[in-house]
Formats: sequence, structure tokens, C-alpha cells
Amino acid sequence: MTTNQNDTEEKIKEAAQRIFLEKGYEGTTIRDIAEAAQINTALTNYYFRSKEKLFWLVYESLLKEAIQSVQAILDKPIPMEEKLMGLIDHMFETQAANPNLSMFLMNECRRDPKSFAEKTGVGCHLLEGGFIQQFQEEVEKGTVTNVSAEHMLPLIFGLIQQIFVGRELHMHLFQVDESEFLTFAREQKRIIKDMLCTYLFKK
Amino acid sequence: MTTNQNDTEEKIKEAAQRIFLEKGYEGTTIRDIAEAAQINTALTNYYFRSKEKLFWLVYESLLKEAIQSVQAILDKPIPMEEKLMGLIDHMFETQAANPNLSMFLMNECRRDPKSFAEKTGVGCHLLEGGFIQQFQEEVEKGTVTNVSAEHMLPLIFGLIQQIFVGRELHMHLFQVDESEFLTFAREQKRIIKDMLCTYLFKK
DNA sequence: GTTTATTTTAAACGATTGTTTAAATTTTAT
DNA sequence: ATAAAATTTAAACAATCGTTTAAAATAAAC
Repeated sequence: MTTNQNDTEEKIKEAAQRIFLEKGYEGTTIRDIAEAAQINTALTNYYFRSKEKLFWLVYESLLKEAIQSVQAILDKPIPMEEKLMGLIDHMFETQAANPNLSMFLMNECRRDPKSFAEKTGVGCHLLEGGFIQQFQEEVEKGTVTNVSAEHMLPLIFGLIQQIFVGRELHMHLFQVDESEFLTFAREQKRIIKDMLCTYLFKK
Repeated sequence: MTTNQNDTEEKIKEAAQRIFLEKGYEGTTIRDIAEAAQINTALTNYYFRSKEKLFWLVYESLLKEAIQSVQAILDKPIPMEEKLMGLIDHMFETQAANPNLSMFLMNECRRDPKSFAEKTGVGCHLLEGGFIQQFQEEVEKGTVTNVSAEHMLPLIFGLIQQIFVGRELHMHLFQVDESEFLTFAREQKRIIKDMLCTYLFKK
């Protein structure tokens, strides 16, 4: 009748992810997580041994998911323009659904770069796929403006991220609520797509 | 011979700014600041009453300086293209000199939005100057592409910020040091300027 | 030079942090 | 139904947090 093992473990993991995303590692206490998961404080240590182990479980999961979903798009066998627009749409929706994700990943990377490099070990697999090659091919074909993919890809990531990274700042500076911000964000996305296409895919 | 009043007070303020920028409010301890300033822990409270008061002193100072320097550029009586390029150069140099500033301001705004709105009280004075009017005039003249200044200005801020916001992530993902990153960043700035001009100032 | 005021220090304060312990409870196995 | 194992709980642990205190050291005033 009551909760079984997996139930409690999952409840803690979900609550931990929510609170860590909102407040970061240092801003989050075990008691915050326990309260959010409606369980006893000691249970987090019973199931995950330590706050740090629980954190890295959440962190790696989020990072891996983010990277894999982007990788899947970058490796699609479709034209560059369609691919980049798809990438922008995907990142936009991802971050609209979870506005804290970008800031969280970048903050925690900055807080403990060493552990980040060690534990993720992701390297730059993102660029090891066929994306760079495809980009350069289309540059040589003349269908894409002559810039390096290594500079363009982070720029595109940043273009979408910046919308949501400045979310709270924007909402409070301009006194708008979440739905108004989302309208603003979608118009920004449209402009970004427009600008990027104008620059990269001159016709 | 030894330090006088202002010396110690200034030493603490400088150390506090440095540590707060690096670790944020929650990640910084009074003892961190004391060690960095090479003074006794109790002196921070002697001069600034509390950690929070010291923090807001630093925070408001940084925020005010950032806003005023941008405001000065936006209000210059020069053509839009020159103005925006100047803005990009200024923000780039500011953030290159202090890569932590953007993340710091946005994190702390997100951590305590209420206090942010109350204590800064800056409102959206940035847009109350003549910038928007000038932008719309140049749109009507046909020298600028028809987009709203309210969407374009945050986009430009974000374009530059994103370079440095992702700094640590980039450095560790691609295994480059600070000077290599700066080279990368300058090339990104060039592309951004190029892209922005292509989009806004079609000739 | 003595007294007063200011600055600095070491030590401790209560509160909160992550974690552990040992007992209580529930579930599972026989 | 009983014993064993797994789960949950309340309570406490040492460590660290921001802050205070009261005495020591220095500077200023007379």
C-alpha cells in the first residue's frame, strides 16, 4: 500500500533535480530536498550516500540528455539550413520548458571545473560527428557563408541560451510575467532565425 | 605607518567584490573575504554591519556602473551603426576584463528578485533615453531593417554576453586556456558584428 | 603623559550545514 | 505466525556559517 523502494528513490531524485536546478549545489540543502520530496532527511543519505553523489547523479543525467539530444540533430542527414533551424527550435523548446537548465549547467561547471571535466568526460564529441564536415562542404559549394563551424556552432547555442539566461533579469527590469516573457522570447527567436538565415544563407 | 580607517574599509570592499564575483553570495563566506583582505573576520561586521549589507554595497555599485556606461553609449548623438558597434566593443572589453560580471548579476537577480527590484530601482531607464526613438527613425528612413528596438537591444546584449557566459564551459569542453579563449572570443565578436551589420544595415 | 576614542583581535555565540546512529516501523521470506 | 531484512524515523553528531562580545592594541585628544 505504501511506497516501495523505487518510489522513494525516484521521489528524492526528482525533488533533488528540481531544487538543484533552481538553487544550484551550494544554495540547496539536504533538508530542502527532503521537504520537497516529503521524506525524512536521513533518507537522502540512505539512498544516495551523500549530497555530492546525489548531485552528480542529477548533473550527469541532465548534461548527458542535453548533449545527446543536440547530437541527434547535428547528425541528421538533412541540409544545413533545415538542420540549424531545427536546432534552434529544439533548444528553444528545451529551455522554455526548463528555463533554469542553462544557467545551472554553466554555474556548476564554473564552480568545480575539475570535477566537471573528470566526471563528464564528454570531451568535444559534439564536433566529432559529421557536422563540421557538412558545414565546410556547404561553404565550398557556396550555399553557406564562409565562416568556421567551430565558431558558428557555439554562437548559435549562445544565441538561444541568452534569451533564457537573461530571463529573470528581463522579467524584473521590464516588469513582465512569465507568459509575457515567452511572447517576447518567441519574437526574439524569430529575429534570431531571420538574422542567422540572412547571414549564413544569402540567396 | 600602519593602515588607517579608509585603507581597511577599502581593502575589505575590494576583496568582497572579488570573491562575490567569483563565488556569488551563497558561495562566499565572511571568512573567505577576511582571508582575501588579510584582516580579522570580525572586521567585516565592524565596518559593514552584516554580510548582506556588504554584498548589496558591492552589487549596487557593479550594477550602477554597468548600466551607466551602457547608457552613455546609447545616448551618444551618433549614427545607429556606429553606436551599436561601439556598444559591442564596450561590452566585449568590459566582460573580457571581468568575465564573471554577467553571470554574477544574473545569478543574484535570480536568487533574490524581490530585493533586486527594490534595492536597484533602476527600472527600464535604459529605454527611456532617445535610443528607441532614434532606432525607429532610422527604420523609417530605411537605413535600418524593420525590427523593434525593444527586441534588438536585449538581443545585442545577449550576443556579447553569451560569449563570456559560456567561457568556463567552453574552456573545459575544448581544453583551451584563457588566452586561446580570448582569441576565440575576438573572432566570435567579429562574426557577430558582421552578422548584425548584414542583417540590420543592408546596403 | 594621561586619558579618551578608535581599531583590531581572539574567542565564543546560536543557528544551520551534511552526516551518522540506533531505535522504530514496515516489508519480505520462511 | 515468526524471523529476518529492508525501510523510515527522531535525535544527535561535528563542522561551519554569520555574528557578537569583551579585552587588547593602536590612534587621537587634551
